[in-house]
Amino acid sequence: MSRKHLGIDITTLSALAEPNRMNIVELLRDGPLTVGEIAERLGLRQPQASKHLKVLSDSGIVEVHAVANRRIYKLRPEPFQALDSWIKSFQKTMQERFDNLDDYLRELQNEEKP
Amino acid sequence: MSRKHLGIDITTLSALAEPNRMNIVELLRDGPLTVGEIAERLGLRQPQASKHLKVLSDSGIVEVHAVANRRIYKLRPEPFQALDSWIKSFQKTMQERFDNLDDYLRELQNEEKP
DNA sequence: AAAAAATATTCCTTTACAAGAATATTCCTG
DNA sequence: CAGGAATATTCTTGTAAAGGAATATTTTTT
Repeated sequence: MSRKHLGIDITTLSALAEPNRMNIVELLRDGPLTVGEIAERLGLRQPQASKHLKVLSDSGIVEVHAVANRRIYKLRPEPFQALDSWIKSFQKTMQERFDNLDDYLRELQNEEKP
Repeated sequence: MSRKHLGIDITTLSALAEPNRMNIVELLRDGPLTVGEIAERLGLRQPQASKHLKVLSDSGIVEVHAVANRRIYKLRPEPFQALDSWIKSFQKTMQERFDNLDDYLRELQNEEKP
């Protein structure tokens, strides 16, 4: 009865549920980048880039490495693994209970005639 | 160079990135339910439940079946499949490029001495 | 046909969040 | 050590979204 995955961390989802941040994440797929590069490639102003990166960092999606003047941001695999296993367990359950609509309809019928 | 998954639909994520809606989704894991049951089990007022269900419905996470007086909501597998394949392709890329931090540092070094 | 049940919708208020602009901070270089 | 580069932070403002309360809509029941 291992009730694992009692829900995924919602901050991961809300961090990804913003276009610019999703673009940043997609961009970092190809490797680490500095704030300046991220801002430039995505047509963002530097402050907005920093802010979005902070959100991503706070949610653990991204991590920073300070190198002199610059901050290099790169993806962290953990949140994606967590998301993956959540979805997996999800799909598993959905498959088992494939389409209980009919079952549920019968349940409703029975309620009405006690 | 199949650039599939140029990004997942962000509305899926933002729909899930709200506690009550996530609770609804987790609840529907165990099978279809009416609005009233959903509201009751989650301690929501009926209008709020309906509103959240509308958001979930608009984003394709959920579908409705009208049965007489009631509306039965159930999960749709598609968004989860999409999410799954997005993450999969993501993890694949991340594995390949495992940890190019060092590579990138060298790139930065070379830029500075042209 | 009237009343009741189940659900959706509207209006209002509050809150969260993203963009913009300006400024602060840190580190390198001359 | 002064100036500039890279990044973070603060403040303000506009806007979207969530909750509450009331109401509309549809279908059932009697």
